[in-house]
Amino acid sequence: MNRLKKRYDPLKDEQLIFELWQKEKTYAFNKNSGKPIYSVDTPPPYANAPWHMGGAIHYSGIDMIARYKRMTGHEVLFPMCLDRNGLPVEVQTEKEFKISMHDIPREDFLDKCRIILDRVGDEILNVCKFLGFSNYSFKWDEIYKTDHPQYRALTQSTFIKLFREGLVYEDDRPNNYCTRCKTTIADNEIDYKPGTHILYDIAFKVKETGEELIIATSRPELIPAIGVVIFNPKDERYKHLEGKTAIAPYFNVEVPIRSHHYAKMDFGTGILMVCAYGDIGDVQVFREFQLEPRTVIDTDGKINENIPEFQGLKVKEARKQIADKLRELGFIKSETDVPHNFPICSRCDNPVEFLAMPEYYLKQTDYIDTLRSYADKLIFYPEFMKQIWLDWLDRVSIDWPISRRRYYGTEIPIWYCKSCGKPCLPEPGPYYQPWRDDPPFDKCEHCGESKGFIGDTRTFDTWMDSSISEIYIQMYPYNKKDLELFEKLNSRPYICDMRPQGKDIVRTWLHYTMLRALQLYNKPAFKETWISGHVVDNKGEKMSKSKGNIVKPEKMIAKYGGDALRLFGASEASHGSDIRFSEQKLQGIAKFINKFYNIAKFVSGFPSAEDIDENSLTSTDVWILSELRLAIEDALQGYEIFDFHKPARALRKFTWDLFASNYLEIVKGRAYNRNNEFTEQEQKSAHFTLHKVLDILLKAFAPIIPFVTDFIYRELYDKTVHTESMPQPDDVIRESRFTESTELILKLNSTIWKQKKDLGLSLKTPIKRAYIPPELNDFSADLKAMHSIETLSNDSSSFSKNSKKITLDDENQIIYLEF
RNA sequence: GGGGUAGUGGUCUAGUGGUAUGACAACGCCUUCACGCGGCGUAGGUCGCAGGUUCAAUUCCUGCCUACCCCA
Repeated sequence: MNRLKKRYDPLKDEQLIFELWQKEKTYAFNKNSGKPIYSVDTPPPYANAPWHMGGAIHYSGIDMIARYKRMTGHEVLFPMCLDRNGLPVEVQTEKEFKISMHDIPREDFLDKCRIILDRVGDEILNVCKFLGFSNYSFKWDEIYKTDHPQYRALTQSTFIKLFREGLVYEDDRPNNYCTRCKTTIADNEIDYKPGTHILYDIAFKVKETGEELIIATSRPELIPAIGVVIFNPKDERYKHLEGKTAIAPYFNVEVPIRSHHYAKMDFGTGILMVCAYGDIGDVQVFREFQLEPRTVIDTDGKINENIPEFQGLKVKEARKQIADKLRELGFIKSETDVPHNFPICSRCDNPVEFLAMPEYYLKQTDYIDTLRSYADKLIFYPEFMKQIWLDWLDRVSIDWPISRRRYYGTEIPIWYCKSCGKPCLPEPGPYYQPWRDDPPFDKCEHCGESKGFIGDTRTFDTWMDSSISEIYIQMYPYNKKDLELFEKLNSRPYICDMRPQGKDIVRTWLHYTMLRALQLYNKPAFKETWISGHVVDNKGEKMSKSKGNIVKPEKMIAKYGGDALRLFGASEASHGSDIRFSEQKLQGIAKFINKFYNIAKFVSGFPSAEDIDENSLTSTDVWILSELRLAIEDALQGYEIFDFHKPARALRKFTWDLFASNYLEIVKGRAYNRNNEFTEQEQKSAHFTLHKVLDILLKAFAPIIPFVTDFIYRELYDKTVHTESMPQPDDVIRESRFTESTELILKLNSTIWKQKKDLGLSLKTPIKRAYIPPELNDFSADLKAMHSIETLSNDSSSFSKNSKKITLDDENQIIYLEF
């Protein structure tokens, strides 16, 4: 056992400890250890932009789960990973290299994406190291990446399987389409931005009666795409028009007039045009009336050949010119600004259009009921987060469009026969790139011809990759295939133990993973899931680049250390609430780390006594151990539900307010025993207790502040704390006693301290004679030494008027002091 | 419009059927032999608003208001 050095330097010492972990492979995953395996499906950080505080704190919590499970006897599968597929890096690459994805060779574009992914990936991994994450490996080849050929091959294999089983189909139904990203996007990739648009009152004509019909629309450019004019069935004003024909002005398109509940009576004039396609409602009406759509917008967001006069114009410009034209001809009766929520692409903020494109769909609506039953079984931490998924399940109305017209993603493994045009799929297993490779077959599986094939150029929605992460981590630990491990884990009623993730991606990541698990293995993907809130700025607002309120974790770690940031994340709010980041608070937390180290340093100055029977400990020692037992009970309650706020608070409060501020002061006299006031046995009891408390605290704190606890543990006991077991109440003390005295002990101490202070005396000033409440008799020897009381009398009547009489909170509790 | 979460001293947070926890900030005093990244102390709140249940509500119920997030 070493005496701890004078000062702990988080910056240097944390680095040192991390290197030891790597060298000693402290967290290596060993499937043959005999312990039950606990697999954690870690969220791969997306490697297009460095982490902000949210990612760092969120992931710290996940690391605490892994560490807690490890300390409770589990072999924890806890991979580090990076998500590298998808749109954001493409957008970033276009921006950074000032190029357009569609203007340079695909291969070159992918190379440029990799430059950014590698660079940012390194930055993120660095932050992970500074935060002391306990993933089983940080080696580049051993962390998993979603663009690894092996990962993509798995995505493709699972797709081929589902395709063969008929769960995938192609359809050209209208979809959300981003004309900037040039791809179909799913409903959950749409954001809404408030703004205003102009509502034009436009004069139509009824063909049969010649009467004028005023129709309000914000999108006059869609008039040529009109399919029907509708009014609400309850609307008396228009009832007589049912079945008649409307003529659109200027373009002279004739369409039927029908009644439909989608028309709101109080919106505009109550009668409206339905076009291909203004919004999702238009899509529905077209579908219901089985109308043939005539779209006017192409995939570039420009007017197509269906309006020759305006062809090639951007939607916005066309809208303006067409409105001008109609105004000029007197068809526009009025124009008003109306507030409106614009659907925009969540990745690039461009307005979303509804275009019909042929896309592949994965069935999901057939599975909703089963997923609902999975939701019942899945344990949510915290419980209330379940509602997010249930709400989403209630709202899912269409299947999942899974093809994307993008480049940096997993390719759709399909070739089309040049003869019959039908899709041909290869055998599952290898990684396929149909846009550049020849198919691994030369005969069409449908028509038998060998006239060649055309590879699909599209990629999958990245959630297709992400939604099998729990399969990948269990099948490819260290990126090496291990089917034995997978079969073993998959023999359970769920595939993987734990999915930790943010609440914002419940309807994507969690939902899709559960869906895929159901389709592939007919069971839930997880036993439990841990959902955390957001990290927001100190005003409670979401951190975002545009607001400029992003705080970089590296900067804070460099100032206060990784432990401090972790403890901050755990201390700030209970699990599931949003966390407000505050540097001031973080600074305060960093002080606790220092305090904790100094407590350990003090304890390390005394020899560690061999085990002492509980019955021979002094009352004071039994008291502090009993209090520690309560703190551990509290802490464990939080740990068990992965709410690290509870242990962080309970342990900190015990450590600082009870152990440091009171027990250490009480015990000093006996621990040093300079005047031999105490027996050797009593002194040993003190030494034993000091070390015991420290030992328990180090272990109990280890999942939250792994650096400083391990630094101390290694110095004192010459081994790592992280392979120890989480202390249980009985490890502290078997029977809790004296805790009812805690309040009185604290009160007595502070009263005497205050008294000396009020009299302008040093705390070391001796008290000649004193009387303290008899309830404290068990602790009297320690208290006497602590407050330098020369004589402790138990006869209150022997004190004269000249002695200081103080009444404590309880009127019957009186102390007398004579200086 | 629907859903979720919350509204506690200047700021932020804990908690409970019997008027409240702690942190940070503020102020005063103290270089006390683990720590001045410390210690001791002071001041500061009728726990969002209005009702209801109860001997008693900040804690339970109802309504409302406000904020944030998600969705339409």
